[in-house]
Amino acid sequence: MESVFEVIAEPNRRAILSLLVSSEQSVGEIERQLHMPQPAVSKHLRVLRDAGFVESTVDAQRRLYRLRPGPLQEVDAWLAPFRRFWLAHVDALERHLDRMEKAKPAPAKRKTRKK
Amino acid sequence: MESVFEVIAEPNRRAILSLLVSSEQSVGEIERQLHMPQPAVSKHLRVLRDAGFVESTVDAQRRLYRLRPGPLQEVDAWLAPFRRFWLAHVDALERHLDRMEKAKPAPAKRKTRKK
DNA sequence: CACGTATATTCCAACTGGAGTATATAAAAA
DNA sequence: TTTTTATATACTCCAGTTGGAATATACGTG
Repeated sequence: MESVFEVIAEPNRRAILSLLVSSEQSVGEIERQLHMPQPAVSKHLRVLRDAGFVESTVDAQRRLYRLRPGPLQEVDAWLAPFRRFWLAHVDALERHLDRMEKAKPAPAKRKTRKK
Repeated sequence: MESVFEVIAEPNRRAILSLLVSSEQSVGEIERQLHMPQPAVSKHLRVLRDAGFVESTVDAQRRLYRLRPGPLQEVDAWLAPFRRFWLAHVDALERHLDRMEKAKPAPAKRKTRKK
């Protein structure tokens, strides 16, 4: 699987991660909430664990899976440079809109929304 | 290709995006900087454009590609809930280390590193 | 021990995406 | 117009991934 990006490319795995963000869950709980066959859940969890996205502890027959921060932080880190980029874009857009505002003398304040 | 996550799952595409973060580039420039065959570059750019990651303008024989903010913001948005999660983790870690510090009375300040 | 429950693993078929090579298109240059 | 430069597309091949079904493993309970 190799990279964290490939791991989160799979929709079911993203769903599982989103489930785990609130609290740890057993395989069975995930299975029911996502309406997906148990072997599928186990297989995706395997991938997620190998990549360090989750860890598990044993609770008798069941295993509880919970999130681990590392890999997602990696994604976040990769995103950082782009974040700077699109902030610049938002700025530019705002400056633009500001100029629009100044041109027309304040057309009755309103949440920007065309029709 | 469908989802933004699948698009950025490909390493070469991530490389291209990273290149474009500084400024727009022509296909040839990308080709040279990444040492990858031209058809490959074109194909990946096609995928990136279809998914809205980049846009292009024509400059005689060459096409200049530049970044568009949308899709990456989408990734960022998906990441948001997890960000809250791992911030909690960092906090917990810090509180833990703080307690360690209090326990032992200041062992000669030092960059935490064993050995 | 036998049985039920919870989870993991294996095997297989189908599909998909990427690499490589060749070729098409279009614009500039000679 | 012919040639060269820049980019896009088409085609084939191969590897890896996913889903499904069956099966294996492990634990708990009677």
